[in-house]
Amino acid sequence: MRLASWNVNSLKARHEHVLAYLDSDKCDILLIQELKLTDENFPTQSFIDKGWHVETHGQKTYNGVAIISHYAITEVTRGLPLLVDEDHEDDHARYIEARIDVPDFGMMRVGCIYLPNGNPCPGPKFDYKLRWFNRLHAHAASLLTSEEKIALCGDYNVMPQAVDCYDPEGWTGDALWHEDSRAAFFSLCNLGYTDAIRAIHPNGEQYSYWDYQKGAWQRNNGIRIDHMLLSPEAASCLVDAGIDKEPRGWERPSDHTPVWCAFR
DNA sequence: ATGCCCCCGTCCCGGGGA
Repeated sequence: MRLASWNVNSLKARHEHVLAYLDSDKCDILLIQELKLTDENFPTQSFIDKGWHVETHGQKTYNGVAIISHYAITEVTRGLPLLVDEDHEDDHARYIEARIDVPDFGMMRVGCIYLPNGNPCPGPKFDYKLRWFNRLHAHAASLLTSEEKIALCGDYNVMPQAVDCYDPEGWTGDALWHEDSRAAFFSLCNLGYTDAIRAIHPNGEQYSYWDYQKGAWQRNNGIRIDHMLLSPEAASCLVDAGIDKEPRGWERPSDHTPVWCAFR
């Protein structure tokens, strides 16, 4: 069973790319982020026509996340639970979660994450990022008590380690490399979640994003900010993981490329 | 110090991204 995650940077702009990726038979479940369209405008039928199930949590212009699966998607929830001291809903569409029962594998609960960027830092947007991280932390901790196979995947907008960035010093002061962002990511891992890419590739670069500017792709000036965090029950089934760089080289690509992991 | 590049909206600029 293969699971992939991809920030597509507008599904309208990348619809054909996503269909092509699914056609290439590289995954059974694909989690996509930054759709930038509403549920009404999501091209659901184009995926159903090819035999996929789809659940979306969209928003006009910004954000938006979705789950695309070969197998039926059930127990769908949209948005993260609020913390006890919060009294109003997060109006950003940044999280969708569901249960998927995979034949000959069992059930997996998947969370599709588009974590806030947080720049400029410091500032209200960075505060929002850390608050969002807190919500995710509380929910991730709660999920672990189920002892299910869980995968929390998506664009975390954090480079965890220096090896995850072509020029860490150049990112000084940026919300993606801020010590509070990195601490929040490691705090999630310390709950008992495994960073799938890093588990399979303990050393070396595994970039998932290259800026459109300054020839970043051609120079391989990338960063690793798309992550797949696995509960112990999921991690024990993990057999492989990687970055699929091919779609970043397509015409009019997303600035992110798919990350994937395989289970058995 | 800022923009480079890309996407969106009702749109020829500004906001947001990373």
